[in-house]
Amino acid sequence: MEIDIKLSDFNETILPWLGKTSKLMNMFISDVFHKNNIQITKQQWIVLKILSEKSDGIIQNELACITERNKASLTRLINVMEKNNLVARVPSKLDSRKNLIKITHSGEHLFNITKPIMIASIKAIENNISVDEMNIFLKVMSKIQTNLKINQLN
Amino acid sequence: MEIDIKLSDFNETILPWLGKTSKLMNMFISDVFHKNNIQITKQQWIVLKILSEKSDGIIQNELACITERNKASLTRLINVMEKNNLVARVPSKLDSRKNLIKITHSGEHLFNITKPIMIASIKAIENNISVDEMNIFLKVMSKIQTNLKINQLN
DNA sequence: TTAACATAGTTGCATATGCAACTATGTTAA
DNA sequence: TTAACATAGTTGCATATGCAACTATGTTAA
Repeated sequence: MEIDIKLSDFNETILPWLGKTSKLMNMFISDVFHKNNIQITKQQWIVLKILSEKSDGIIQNELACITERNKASLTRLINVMEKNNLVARVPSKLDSRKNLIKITHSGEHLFNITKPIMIASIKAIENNISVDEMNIFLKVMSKIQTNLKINQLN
Repeated sequence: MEIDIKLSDFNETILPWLGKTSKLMNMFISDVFHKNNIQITKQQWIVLKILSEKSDGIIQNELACITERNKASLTRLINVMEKNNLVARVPSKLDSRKNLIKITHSGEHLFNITKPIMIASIKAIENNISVDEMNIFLKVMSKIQTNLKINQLN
């Protein structure tokens, strides 16, 4: 019985590549914002983007769901963003358990400033990658997510 | 002048896909370990794997470099692992600034237990992905890392 | 020699994150 | 009605992480 059949191939496996690349990407975005004197993280930016498209606000729990984030984690992310005056918690009138998260004017302003920076960053990240490669990349990502969710149920 | 040309396509972009998938993967691995009553994170596991292949130990800074991690971050990762008796800091005799990080017997034991679990997890994650898709996926990842590193210098 | 510089690692301060247990409020079935 | 259950959000405790400033030690050039 040989258990260690394939672990030698670990480095050519999705797991370490995905982790490393994702971390490098976060650092890259963080660096870009830092160089432009913008105090915001990639995670906050994504929330800001979602909220900028929903002027009525989004229930906190729903926002957690959309961003695939634990509700405890979202609570704290919103805490930081609220502290920095990017978003506001508005209690729902229909259900007092719920909070509507809304982007502030200050948040919208910051988001508008970041738009061209983010577009340029995405272009830089996706440089030299063909449309075909991109399509397969997204397809593989989708399959991975499916695999992760299927197995999660067991 | 239209600045917001492409931000509407953000969701079909590498950036959010990579972030989300990576997070889901970390949660998946964390869940697998949890269900097997193994107290270790994906990050710790990778360090354990690297150390298990280097019985002479690795200089702390080098380990940070290999895992593409900030040296401050590595310091704390090693703190946790040392607390849990998975690794040990051994001061270098040649250069007293340096620490050699070595896996402990307890760490080796835990690593051996996790091997089959990790192999099964990787198989689950890579299920339904063809060899061709895998090759392109790795190629794209490699290109992204190159893009990130090139732009980092500016 | 020794001052200037380089390298290794740690610490303060900060964000992001998850699990489990909790509070508060709303809903539903007997 | 009201007890049991469901849902929304927060808090305690934990890990992982980065930047900047720091200490300690080693190296190098005048």
